[in-house]
Amino acid sequence: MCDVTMAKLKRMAKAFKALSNPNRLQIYLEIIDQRSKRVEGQLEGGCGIAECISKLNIGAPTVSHHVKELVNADLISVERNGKFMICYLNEPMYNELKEFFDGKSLFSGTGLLSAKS
Amino acid sequence: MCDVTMAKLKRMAKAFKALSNPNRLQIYLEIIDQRSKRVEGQLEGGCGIAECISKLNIGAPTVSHHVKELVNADLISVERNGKFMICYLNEPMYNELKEFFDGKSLFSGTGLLSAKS
DNA sequence: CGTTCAATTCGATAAATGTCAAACTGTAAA
DNA sequence: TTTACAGTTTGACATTTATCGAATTGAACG
Repeated sequence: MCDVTMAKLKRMAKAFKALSNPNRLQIYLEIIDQRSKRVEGQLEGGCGIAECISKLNIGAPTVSHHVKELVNADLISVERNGKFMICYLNEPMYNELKEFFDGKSLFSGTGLLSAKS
Repeated sequence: MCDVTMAKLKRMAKAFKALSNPNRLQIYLEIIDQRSKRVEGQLEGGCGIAECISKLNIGAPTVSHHVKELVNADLISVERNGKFMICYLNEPMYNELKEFFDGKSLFSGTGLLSAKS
């Protein structure tokens, strides 16, 4: 038992790890920022990776690696559009993170915080 | 300029890093959980480190190290009470994290997401 | 005082991380 | 088809991390 919740804990830890590097966090924020512009109807959607490269003081291979980590943590998704790669926010995961800090922990009363075997 | 915001970004990244290890995340959740019990008046307050040691499958030195990391990231504070160490949730930092995922990013429109020099 | 229990400090070590330069792939456009 | 641009892959390297066992400190209690 308590498999589901342990899975969730690991998923959360993985997401936090992906956000634990300042450059990666900035990329994630950029993607969130672009999304809100899309919501306002000013943009067709998504955020180009090239943009991220030009806004951070790190090389293209590093940005590529960071983006992959964000995808791997289910925080974003990426899609090719012609010559460009477009990043999209993964809204369910964003909501999961939001809920995590919203009120009581999702883990209490699940056995996850009880004594070990 | 944008020093304040860059500092905040780094502070956030540091907090996420502290929460990026499953065992450390579990310790943090335990502390949050104990706090709510205190709020209900059933406990004098705080969470003993011994408890964390007995609930995780890692040794005392490792738990000690993890607790130090949480303190270093300003997520919790620790106080000696006789033979025991008691952990307390750092509420301001908890709120900062909550606000981070609450609605629009605190970073948009600050210059942090603009083109680099 | 000596013992016991809680927790920390001190190496050590294997694994993961962030970054880069160089070479490569894929798409568009001349 | 050649060129140019966007992004990835590969391989390398220095740094950080998670964990442990052994030794240590600190408080309480007989």
